[in-house]
Amino acid sequence: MFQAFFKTNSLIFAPMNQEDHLKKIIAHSKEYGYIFPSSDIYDGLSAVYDYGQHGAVLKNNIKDFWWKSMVDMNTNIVGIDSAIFMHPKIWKASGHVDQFNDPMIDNKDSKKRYRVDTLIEEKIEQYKRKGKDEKAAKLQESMDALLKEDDFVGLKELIEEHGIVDVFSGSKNWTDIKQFNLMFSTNWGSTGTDDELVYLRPETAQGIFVNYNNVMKSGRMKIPFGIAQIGKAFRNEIVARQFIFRMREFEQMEMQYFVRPGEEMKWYDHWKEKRMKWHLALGTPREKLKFHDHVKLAHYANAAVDIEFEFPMGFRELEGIHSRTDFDLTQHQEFSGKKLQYFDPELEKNYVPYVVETSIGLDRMFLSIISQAYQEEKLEDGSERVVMKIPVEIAPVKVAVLPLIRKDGLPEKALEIFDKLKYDYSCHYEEKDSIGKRYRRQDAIGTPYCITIDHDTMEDNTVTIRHRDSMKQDRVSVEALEKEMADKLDLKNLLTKI
RNA sequence: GCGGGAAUAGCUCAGCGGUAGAGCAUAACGUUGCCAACGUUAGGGUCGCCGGUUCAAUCCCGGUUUCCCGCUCCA
Repeated sequence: MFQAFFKTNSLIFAPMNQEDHLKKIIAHSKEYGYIFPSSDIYDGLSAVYDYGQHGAVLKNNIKDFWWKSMVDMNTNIVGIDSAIFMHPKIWKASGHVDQFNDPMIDNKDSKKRYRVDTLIEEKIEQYKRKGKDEKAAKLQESMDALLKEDDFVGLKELIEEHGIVDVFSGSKNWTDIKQFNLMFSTNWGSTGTDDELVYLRPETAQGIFVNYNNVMKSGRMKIPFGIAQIGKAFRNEIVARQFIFRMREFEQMEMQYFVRPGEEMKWYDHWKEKRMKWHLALGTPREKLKFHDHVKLAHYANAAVDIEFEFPMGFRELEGIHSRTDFDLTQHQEFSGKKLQYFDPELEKNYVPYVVETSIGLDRMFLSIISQAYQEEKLEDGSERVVMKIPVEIAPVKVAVLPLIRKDGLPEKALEIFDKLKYDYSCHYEEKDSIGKRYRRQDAIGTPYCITIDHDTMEDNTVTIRHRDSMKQDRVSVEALEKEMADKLDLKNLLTKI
């Protein structure tokens, strides 16, 4: 009877350039409660964002999908939740303290950035070449003293005094010396003295490594086995931009897989494939994803690959799969003085396991989902709609229950249905405004199904299910509704694809 | 960090040296009842912040903060 009202929509995508695309996603995210700038009423805080009422749920749903696929789907992987604060020695052992703490200086004309110590050392070499050994020794001595004191003003004076020039621009136009610290630090204890500094973790992985013994023993783990973790990490980025792509406070989903030395490449390939399947299960087209092998490897790795996703600003790293060797456990063994080994009954010997890591940025995953989901459609009748085609199983609002009109007992009937569904799904109930307006509002949020209660419902106890993506409608009985929703919204639909 | 651009209502934006506007959104009432209906009404802005010029600054000038773009950096 109501077929006449429905036009088949022809889903033509309005062309969008990339810059506009990201801007629109940012605006839409704010307008519909996905992501807000942090501290908004105080003009925001650079590179920090808050997740709103729908964003928080979507984020939780992504976490849930990851956790289930990594932990629950594997008999030999467990999950932990380690603290953000960790013993300062951990960051010495991992290499984070020493490798990313050098004072830097920029030349204003060439725009080149230098490590202060290497810049001065070049001058020392220059003096030596010219036979001015005494001058060279004196400069070395001054530099060492100032570096030890972290005296940046003194170091800059030293650079000026010796007339050090930039090799590119020949200019002596230097900025002040700055120290770029990767890690945020905070004061431990209430007195706030310097010797009580602790760091906010720059990666969650170390929380797994330092718990290796605890988990292995308490869980009676047999190699190969994995430890997974989802948690916040903090990095002082030099340039932190592009919305939630690079934030100072962000969340990682990591799994460290402990393997027999020599078998790491087998597992590296295994996880490479598994993780790609995970992304494909969410419906991301294969051409929007690509593997990118690292040519230059980090100090701890013997193989590394990124899964890159085509974000609105181009292909960028979304997830990394790294073969980390035994570097981390060996380092912690040395620094802690505790054995971090495994007795392999087959080989009848002890060894430090090798590690294959999968590490995905949760916020980047979130951005990948909403940037794919956001679509502007031109419909056949000439009107437009904005719809968030989020994979239905992880959509923040699953079902909207809508009485066609606000009288004749329809709202009461609709609330009855809402009360049936609310235990299993996040549901919305709405009775304000015309039905069309309510459908469009749900489209903008990304609600996959709208259940509409009309006058026929009162007669024969059937309702319509309106589909977000196609805008088509089905009619089902209220009795069949719960099963219908369960079939469509079950996370199992995704998990079985991996 | 450097260079460029921007900042006005919840969102998108217009405007002007003389006490602030539109569309959408929000709320109320009426009408309607399956794809962003209509009418009436209401709420919402010290025009990012600080200073200067001026009789008068949202507008001009300087600084500052935040955001965007490019460069630089990036485990």
